[in-house]
Amino acid sequence: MKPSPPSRVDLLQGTLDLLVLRTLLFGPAHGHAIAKHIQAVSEELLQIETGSLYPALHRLEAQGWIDATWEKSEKGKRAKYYRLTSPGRKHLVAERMKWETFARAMGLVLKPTGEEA
Amino acid sequence: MKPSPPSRVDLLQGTLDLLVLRTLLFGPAHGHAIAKHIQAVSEELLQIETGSLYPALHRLEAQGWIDATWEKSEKGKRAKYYRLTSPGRKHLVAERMKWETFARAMGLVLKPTGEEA
DNA sequence: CTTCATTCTATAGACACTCTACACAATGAT
DNA sequence: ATCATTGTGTAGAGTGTCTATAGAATGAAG
Repeated sequence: MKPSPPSRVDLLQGTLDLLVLRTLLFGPAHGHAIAKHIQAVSEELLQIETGSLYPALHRLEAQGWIDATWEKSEKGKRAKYYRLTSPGRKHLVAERMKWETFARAMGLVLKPTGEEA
Repeated sequence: MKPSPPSRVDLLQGTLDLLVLRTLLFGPAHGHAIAKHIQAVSEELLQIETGSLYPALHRLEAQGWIDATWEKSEKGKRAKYYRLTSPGRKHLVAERMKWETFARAMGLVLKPTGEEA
């Protein structure tokens, strides 16, 4: 029998910003919702810890990729809604491209060639 | 005209071990050769700095995934040849699977769905 | 009305890894 | 001798995720 696939995998450093920005492309959202969306869409493979999430959001805001306003969530709690800025969209495109390139490079190295010892 | 593709991309933290182990699947090699092989196979996209390479090799050796012997390189210089150990092979399989899983998860989140704002 | 679970934001500190920059040794060529 | 090349190595900075902890605000239960 095959080993069961991992139910969770750690984030690689530098990928969280991309995930958050990509999620905000669907529209404004608060931190909690962003984390849950990423977890759901990734089939529970990615789980964003709050200790990573909020620093990341503050980072992105400080750099101007996103901005925030306090509002009320659907559940009636106060929540900070984040939305992509125009520079943020450009940054997302660039980050996405960097990811694709890196993933392709990894694929090139990992690819079996039949020459292995 | 399209923007030219990046000629180099930084390593994501945690991926170097996998690249090194994968390279050693071709057979024993010294540090310098490992770095050059990765760079070549990745079409120059990945460039391994010596300040990353040697700590990584020492790490892998300390954990028993690889072992080393001093020999002479083809160019006649002294060089430390590394080779995969048996546990190292198992570790490579596991690390590779973790990478595939992570890359798949990233793909799921990044994938365009047509619902974006 | 007071307890409790839930939702949501936040920070501190530990930890791990890659990077830049620098240093050094040994060989072969000129 | 001098020099470029090959090859190994370390120090320190920087970055970003993790665990652990805290607390505010709301609605529900008793």
